[in-house]
Amino acid sequence: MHSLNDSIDALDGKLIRLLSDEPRIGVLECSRRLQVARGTVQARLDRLQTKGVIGGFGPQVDPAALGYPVTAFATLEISQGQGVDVRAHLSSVPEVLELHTITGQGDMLVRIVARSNADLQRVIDRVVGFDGIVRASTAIALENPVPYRVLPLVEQAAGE
Amino acid sequence: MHSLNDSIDALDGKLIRLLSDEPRIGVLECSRRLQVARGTVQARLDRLQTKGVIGGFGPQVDPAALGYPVTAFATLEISQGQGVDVRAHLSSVPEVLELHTITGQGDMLVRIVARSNADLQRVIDRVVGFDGIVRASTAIALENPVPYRVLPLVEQAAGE
DNA sequence: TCCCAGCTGGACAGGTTGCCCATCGGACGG
DNA sequence: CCGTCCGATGGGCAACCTGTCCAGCTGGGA
Repeated sequence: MHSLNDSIDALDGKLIRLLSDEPRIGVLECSRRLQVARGTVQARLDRLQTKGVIGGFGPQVDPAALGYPVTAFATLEISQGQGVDVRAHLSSVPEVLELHTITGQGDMLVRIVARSNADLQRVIDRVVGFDGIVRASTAIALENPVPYRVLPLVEQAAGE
Repeated sequence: MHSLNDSIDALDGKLIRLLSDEPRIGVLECSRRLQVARGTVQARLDRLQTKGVIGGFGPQVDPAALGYPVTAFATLEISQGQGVDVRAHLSSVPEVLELHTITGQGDMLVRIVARSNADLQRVIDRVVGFDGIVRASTAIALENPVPYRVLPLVEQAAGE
């Protein structure tokens, strides 16, 4: 029935949704809500974590509440062969929350946060003040109509 | 000592780091590791959640493990006054994981995932096939040298 | 100096976890 | 058609953790 190539099924989907809605509930409570045996929930959770679908249950920290309410995205143009050094540099900056390499000649996309618009200047200076970064263009995030979410995707994957 | 304007202190920082590293441990185990009383850990956790620093402990789902290994970022140019409709449209697409409005005339930044490069075409068509979206430019994420992280920021905020 | 918030250590009942087992059912291959 | 295999079930067990009290201590601010 199940192989390692299988995607998730409807029960997995409901389980993920349930845990997303109310993370504090335990395995037993899940089994009650989903009308299945406790062992089943435990087995599903183990399998989801083994397969990597669920990475963990770490605390979701809000940078804004930490004092960093400003988010910005910077596109960096990197000179040839400097990729490794630039990555090391960027990963050493706490305000760099995420870094992707993207299509385009030596381009990178960086997500950064700052304490204020004024502070953003300091962060940008620190980010781009490094040999190997040829050019940078920054866009400040004004609003976040769709915060990061995965549930709709989970339900689509579970519904097949 | 503490007011609502206070940022987090060193103990809060250690607590967040500990829970990030080993999310399965409970309050009691935290108190043992941090060498403080259980009540203290409970009080700190309550405060962090009340202040919004910790949003929750939901499962961290990996889209790649769900069958969506391709990530892309699209910049959309929106015609005047169409913002609301475009947001509604984008939030109805499961593959849209995140949406920000950014500086620049009517621009939006969208994070999308797809099952394959070929499938990405389908997703993009669905995303941009909507009145009000004037132009779209897409960048495929090739690598992710720095996955989303907050811990360095937490430690900086806690270290003050 | 007094006051107060925060931390401590302890206690309690109740619920939950991790783990074991025997059984049942459907899916599959022979 | 039958045997095998795997997942789900329901039950039970000891150990543990949670939520919630409490009294006492300490350090900093008024």
